[in-house]
Amino acid sequence: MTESAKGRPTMKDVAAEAGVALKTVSRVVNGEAGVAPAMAERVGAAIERLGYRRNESARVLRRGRTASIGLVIEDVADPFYSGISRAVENVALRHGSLVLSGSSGEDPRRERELVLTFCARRVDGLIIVPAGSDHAYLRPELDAGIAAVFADRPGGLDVDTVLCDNSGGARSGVAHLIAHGHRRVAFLGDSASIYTSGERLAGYRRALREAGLPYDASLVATGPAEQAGPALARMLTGDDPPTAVFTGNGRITVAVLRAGHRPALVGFDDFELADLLVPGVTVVAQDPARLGATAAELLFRRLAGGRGAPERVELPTRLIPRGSGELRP
Amino acid sequence: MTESAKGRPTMKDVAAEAGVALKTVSRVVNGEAGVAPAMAERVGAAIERLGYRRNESARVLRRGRTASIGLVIEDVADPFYSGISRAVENVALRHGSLVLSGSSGEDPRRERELVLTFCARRVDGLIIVPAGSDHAYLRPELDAGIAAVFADRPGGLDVDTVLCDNSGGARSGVAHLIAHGHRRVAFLGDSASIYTSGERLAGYRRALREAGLPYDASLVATGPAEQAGPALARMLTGDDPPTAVFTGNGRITVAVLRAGHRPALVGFDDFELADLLVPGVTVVAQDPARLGATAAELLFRRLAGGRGAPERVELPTRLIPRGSGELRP
DNA sequence: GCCCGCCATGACAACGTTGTCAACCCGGCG
DNA sequence: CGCCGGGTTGACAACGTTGTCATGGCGGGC
Repeated sequence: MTESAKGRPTMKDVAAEAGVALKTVSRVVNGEAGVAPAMAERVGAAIERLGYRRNESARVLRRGRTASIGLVIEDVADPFYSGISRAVENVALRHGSLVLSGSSGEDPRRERELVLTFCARRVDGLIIVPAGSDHAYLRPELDAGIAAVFADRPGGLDVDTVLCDNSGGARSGVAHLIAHGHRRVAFLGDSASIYTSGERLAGYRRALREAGLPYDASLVATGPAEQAGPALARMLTGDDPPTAVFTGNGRITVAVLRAGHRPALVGFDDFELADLLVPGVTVVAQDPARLGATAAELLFRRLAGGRGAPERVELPTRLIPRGSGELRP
Repeated sequence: MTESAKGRPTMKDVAAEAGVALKTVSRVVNGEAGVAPAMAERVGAAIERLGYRRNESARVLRRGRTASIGLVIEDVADPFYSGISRAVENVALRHGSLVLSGSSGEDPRRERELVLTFCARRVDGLIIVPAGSDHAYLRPELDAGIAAVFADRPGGLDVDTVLCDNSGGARSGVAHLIAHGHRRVAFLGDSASIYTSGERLAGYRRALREAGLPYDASLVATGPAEQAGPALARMLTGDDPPTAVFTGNGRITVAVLRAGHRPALVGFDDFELADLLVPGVTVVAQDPARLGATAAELLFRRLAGGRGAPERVELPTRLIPRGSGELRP
């Protein structure tokens, strides 16, 4: 038995065990044609006996492709991103690929680190929810032949990108409130520096404009979710307070609800149990699963050799009335 | 320029570019001591110019350790598991390790496939939420020196294991209902073949026994979450219906709520917005983050060479009264 | 002034796999 | 009976990195 005491058996060990050449074992392991059935069986038995598993690192080194992709999101524990994650995983599974994933926590440095780590592991492609705006560091990787897709936000590079119709969605949500008689609608959103947040604010303004309502900066607050409750409280105690609120993402919607305010409300992002609250929370829903699946499909199309100009896909949103958005002033 | 047209530059290319030996580049890349500062700078510049990144596959092949661990959970999109996932990722980050993760979807075959894929990629260790009960296939991997930790459920092998106090938690939840005057408490749980589910049912029975109440099989229903609503409806329309319900996991709790029933209720698993429903939902909370972190810590302790007998950690649960569990019959 | 020893650098093999190409065996055909 | 060809099997190099060991140069001590 050539097999060393510790460590895993290698093809060499299997070859010795079966009394054949290394290359024959390789052929069997890879199911290549042109191996006599008897031989295949003999080798298979040896593999079984030794508990041999192919060393993927060596294989990758030799072949160049890793059959894995990298996924960088903001936070696995956020349902929006875990929905994306799950969809990507499913598509990857169908393509025989593994997913390396990591959470950037909205920190550009950490994102960069993750991406470079993934590249060092020679993933075939990347799906990135961009945290910063500067992705110049990706250039060399792209030039080296790594495919990349941006999801949820554009990354400032000319690669395939999948977005939601943030501005249109926000516009329809705000228009919904206006249609129900509100003329003072507040906007509580994430930091304006985040792309999606900026787009949603733009949609809000557009809805006001289209309804001939003035834009009042005192009705707009952006920042982390924890600040949304207090911000709204201040607005409500001011003079000429808002009668309705549009919230720019799921965390902020929940923060507002938790703060105990119950104004007319439409929120961006659907969330579980939105229908069970009283009143039900009207939302502009995105489809994270579709977002993830689309991004992954685009990526695998590139990996399969798809040339052509980078695509930019914009997914629709859907307004789901549940009660809170239909309250009158 | 030795660097080939396509493909990434290698250490050899960097060496040529800098006019030094391969090994010197290796030393610089790895920050090894004993390189003259001037030399380090020269090599660093060449690395920068070529956009060199170390090929991790080759490194792994040579060194044997991959600085990555595998995580097999049931479903990334389930908040309980994504909480675990996030915690594992954090701990791994601190240890300079990457996390490969995959969802088994409660399918033992898929779990096995994932684990073996991870092993082929030579992860240093595994954290597994076991789907099936037969993990004999892991034996050879363990013997080959891969560390493994079971999380959330025991896996039938003698390795480190982190569990929640399922039985104790269920017992306290049911006791809470009984203390509020209920004598007919239903149990709606997941398939009894799942470990956690069985334990929780045991806790339920124990609470009844301790209160001197009879066990009535017609008040117990197990199966997929979709069947929980109808099952409860049948119980409620029967004669001598339950006045309170204990639900065996978060999905079932939500299913019951969504079905429109509002009996006195305590649910296993906390969930977002449980406090905002009316009445608030009283739950027996687990701590997925702590579960994941503990499992990861145990794993890294082994990877650092920890010997000793396998540990079995049981994490406490916490009863959080919010209203639904305090309703009187 | 010379030798010893240390420090910086380099040459080389090895990790486990796969692609290339050569060798071999056997049967069938001329 | 010999040769040819197809179908199997095997030998060998190469993938990019790191560990081991050798080499060379330089400073300090005697």
